[in-house]
Amino acid sequence: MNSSRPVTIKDIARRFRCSPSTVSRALNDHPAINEDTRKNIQEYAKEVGYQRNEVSLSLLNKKTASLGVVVPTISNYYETAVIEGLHTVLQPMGYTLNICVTNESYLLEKESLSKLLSNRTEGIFLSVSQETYDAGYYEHLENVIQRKTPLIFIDREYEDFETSRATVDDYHGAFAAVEHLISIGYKQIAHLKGPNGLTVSEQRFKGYINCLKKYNMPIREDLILNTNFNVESAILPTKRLLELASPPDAIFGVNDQVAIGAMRVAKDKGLRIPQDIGLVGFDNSPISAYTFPSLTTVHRPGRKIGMEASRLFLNQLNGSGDFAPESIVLPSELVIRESSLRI
Amino acid sequence: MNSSRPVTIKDIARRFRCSPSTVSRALNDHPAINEDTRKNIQEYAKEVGYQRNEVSLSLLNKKTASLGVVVPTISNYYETAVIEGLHTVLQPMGYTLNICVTNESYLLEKESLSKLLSNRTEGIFLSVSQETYDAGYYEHLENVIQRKTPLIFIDREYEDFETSRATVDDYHGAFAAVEHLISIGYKQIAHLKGPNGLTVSEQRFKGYINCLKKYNMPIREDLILNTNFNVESAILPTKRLLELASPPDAIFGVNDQVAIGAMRVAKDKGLRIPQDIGLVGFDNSPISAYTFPSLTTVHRPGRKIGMEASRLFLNQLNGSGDFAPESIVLPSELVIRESSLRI
DNA sequence: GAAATTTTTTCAAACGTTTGCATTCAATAT
DNA sequence: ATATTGAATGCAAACGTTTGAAAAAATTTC
Repeated sequence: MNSSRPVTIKDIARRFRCSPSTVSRALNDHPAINEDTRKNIQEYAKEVGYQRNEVSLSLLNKKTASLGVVVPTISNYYETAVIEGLHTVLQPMGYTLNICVTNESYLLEKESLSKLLSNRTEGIFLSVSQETYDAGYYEHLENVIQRKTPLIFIDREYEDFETSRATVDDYHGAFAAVEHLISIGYKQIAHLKGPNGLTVSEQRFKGYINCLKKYNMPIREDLILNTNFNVESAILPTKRLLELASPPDAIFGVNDQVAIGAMRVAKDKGLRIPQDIGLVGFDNSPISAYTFPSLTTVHRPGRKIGMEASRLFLNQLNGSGDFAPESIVLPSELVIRESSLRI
Repeated sequence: MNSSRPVTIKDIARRFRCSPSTVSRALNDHPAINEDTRKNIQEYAKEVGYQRNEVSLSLLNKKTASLGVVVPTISNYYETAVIEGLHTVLQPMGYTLNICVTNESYLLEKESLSKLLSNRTEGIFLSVSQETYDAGYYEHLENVIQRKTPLIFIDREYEDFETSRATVDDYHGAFAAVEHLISIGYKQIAHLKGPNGLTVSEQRFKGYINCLKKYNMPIREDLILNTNFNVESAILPTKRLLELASPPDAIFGVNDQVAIGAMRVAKDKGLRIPQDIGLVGFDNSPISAYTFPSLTTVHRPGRKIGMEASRLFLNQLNGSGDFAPESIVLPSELVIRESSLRI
């Protein structure tokens, strides 16, 4: 018994000894269908659990109502916030989100994009992987462009493409964070930087550097160490910082995770925060408000980025032929909490 | 210029004055194709960026290689870990994951499932929404079962269905957590419970209660308060606990977020952890190892759950007609850290 | 050089649905 | 009785691909 085979329009047509067209029209409330016919067919369809095969419709209409979201990871708060933002706007419009995680791998990114194109995804939201960024490859993207599939960059971007992009103003966020530390009176401000090469890392780094310069503060190479965005990766660098002959009196972490790692190490050393050492993170993740002391950070509007990116996509979709890519840069906002409020 | 229309097999056929079948076979390295023809066609296809239309293939083969993942939220560590686990196993097999977020809403869950079925998804991983759970509706699930689309429950489950399910042993995890607190010498153990009705909440609650019973400790209703899984929701209940005439000397939080919220409130009150009050969470989220003090918690293997769920799906798919649903219960594991180690 | 064989290509159907146009049939108008 | 209308339904093509079977072309054999 093949009760598992989904019932089709043809099955219903056979049952009513009519043509598939009639069934189709009846189900879609077409006016030129006899009222009785319509009712009977609709009732029967419901009874047997008929469900339109969207695959065939996709083929016919060349519309799949599915969108690709290609991200390096989904295990950070920010990324999930972005996805939620996309969801909020696009799910109600009937779009389905195909989430592809690249794990920072170029190959996976390439395969994911190729798959999405094959599946005739109608748009792609992309935050390029670190490997892609490092290698500077972009061939796999040419492909997307050539297809005229709307491509929206999120946060991590290529300068070379004529595409829309939604990013957070990392530079000014970082600048504000460091400026705040300076205004409080911290003199030796270290930076736990993100991986080299990524826009996010570099912009925040630039904000840090330029702010120091603006206030004529010395830039000490030994106070700049790399981390990998997660808590663990902050432990060793922080230890090294605190063991310096002339240790920093404040640390600006590339994100909250890193700052929380630093907080932990500082506390283990018996340092008081913010008296002995000031701390600032980036992201304004939910936990940052509840660490002890609470963490000064820079709010990064992930949900909004997702919603804005959706808007950019919709603009491009509905735009007339001569489409002009838009760049949205959302401001980031300093959130001052206890970890930097030395009185 | 319609350079945006994807190149089809027919286009290539026209170019080579041959039939679509020939092109198809050439592209698929069919043996019965002339070597030169094959090479020419493959070269040309590459040149013009031909990409197989998987939609048409889906229709033809009734295989979509796409799977649905329906979850209440993606903004917790655990959920994303599960998705990562699914990804790890299923992406390399060529499956695409359609992630649907229900926001704990029955209606969204119903619509998501219906959409997935319409799109002929080959399997569905479901963690039911709280509303669905509360209402006890299951009609939307009947539909999935009837279609014989493999349905795998994750964590939150219905007892009434003949489906596979992958869950964590919340009961014994909670039991072990409370037993640990007792063994340290804590006498008045409070519980910040999750929302009523959810398996996860109730199982942990049951573990808490039964452990207290086993050790003949009084069960105080005033030490059991509800939270909503997130940090904020723990603040007020914890305050209330600590203002009791006879306050608890330990708190078992339904998850790490809640425990971290409690930690914050306790510290604000000037309580020392673990000397004045012991704390235990649940999840073993990355941050829990780096709070100060670090948080004793129960490891919940999200990634593994995702991978096991994938296995259950594949079993059902490849299984012969008479499929027997499997239930996997992964053990949770107590991770003892500083927040409960009163000496 | 014709027959037999092998290689290569084409035909046609199929997947499920929609839709413009043609057709049927009954009812109304002349 | 016939032409005219209108309502209801059917036909056929289309979307892009694969595949068994048939046909055509090229090669080998005698």
